[in-house]
Amino acid sequence: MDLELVLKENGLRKTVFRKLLLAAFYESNSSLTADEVKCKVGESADRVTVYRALDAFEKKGLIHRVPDKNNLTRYALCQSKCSTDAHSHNHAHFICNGCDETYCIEDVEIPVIRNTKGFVIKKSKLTLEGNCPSCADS
Amino acid sequence: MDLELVLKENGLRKTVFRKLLLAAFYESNSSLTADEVKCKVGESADRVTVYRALDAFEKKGLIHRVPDKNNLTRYALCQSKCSTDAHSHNHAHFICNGCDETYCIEDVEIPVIRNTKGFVIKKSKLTLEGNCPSCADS
DNA sequence: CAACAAACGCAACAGTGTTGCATTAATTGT
DNA sequence: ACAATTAATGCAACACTGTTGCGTTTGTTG
Repeated sequence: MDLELVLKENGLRKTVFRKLLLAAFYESNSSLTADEVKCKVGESADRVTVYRALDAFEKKGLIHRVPDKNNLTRYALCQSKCSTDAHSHNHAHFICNGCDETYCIEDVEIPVIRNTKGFVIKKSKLTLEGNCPSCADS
Repeated sequence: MDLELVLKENGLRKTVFRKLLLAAFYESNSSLTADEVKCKVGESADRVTVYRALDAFEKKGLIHRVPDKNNLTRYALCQSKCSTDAHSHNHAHFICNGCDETYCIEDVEIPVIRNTKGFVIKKSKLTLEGNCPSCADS
């Protein structure tokens, strides 16, 4: 995966930080918060830089928001290329009670609920909870 | 519904604020954030008092946390009595894109996902999104 | 290499939620 | 009815996440 090409294709400049940021997402098998990003790849980078880079990546369809156990803003890499500002994900998410990580789960079918008592349903989100493979169940 | 009795049964003192707080939840058909509580029933009450009362109500099994569109901590009344510190809800939640409210949806079946690729699933949460009956779809 | 604009760093701020501690007020027992 | 006990409150201060403004740096384009 040519990270610099990915940045270029998305109209993003290849700065040192953004290359590291993108690499971090490609290396991660789960997801990252702004703080985790800062610890992992940008201890020197300003917090604001991290937030703005995450915003930019999200807008370009490179990463998407995933639910977080502690109500933080958490991002994961988009598997299929999402169009600018129009993410089209339809996978479940798994929150681990051990490590608090959030994983994207592709192989679980999300039920399609159409309507209930006057509520017009546009989207259905399925969030699973338990222990991830790394956090063996006690 | 005798609110004072509910408080007493749960080992909570019947203060002016907590009676109003409980009443607010019984009157609401959706859910409340700490700020909404403050605006609705306790403009005079201190923010901390609101937070602590919500914590106390949750611990006693009177209210439960529901997902919120803006990652706020949002609570809704428990329909069936939940035991202290052991909420056992199994209903879906609906987030309205119009009013940002969260509603508990009792008549939607939540799929039971057992296992996928080494993830041990303890709980499944289904969150629906769209427009509530009050916010007519445009 | 100059011009332009994106990306950055810093400071300051806003909102949500928490903790410590002294004070007030509701309950319990006599 | 009253004193003792303890939950509940109010205030101050703090921690954390995220945002905004603005001047500076740096990558890209011609």
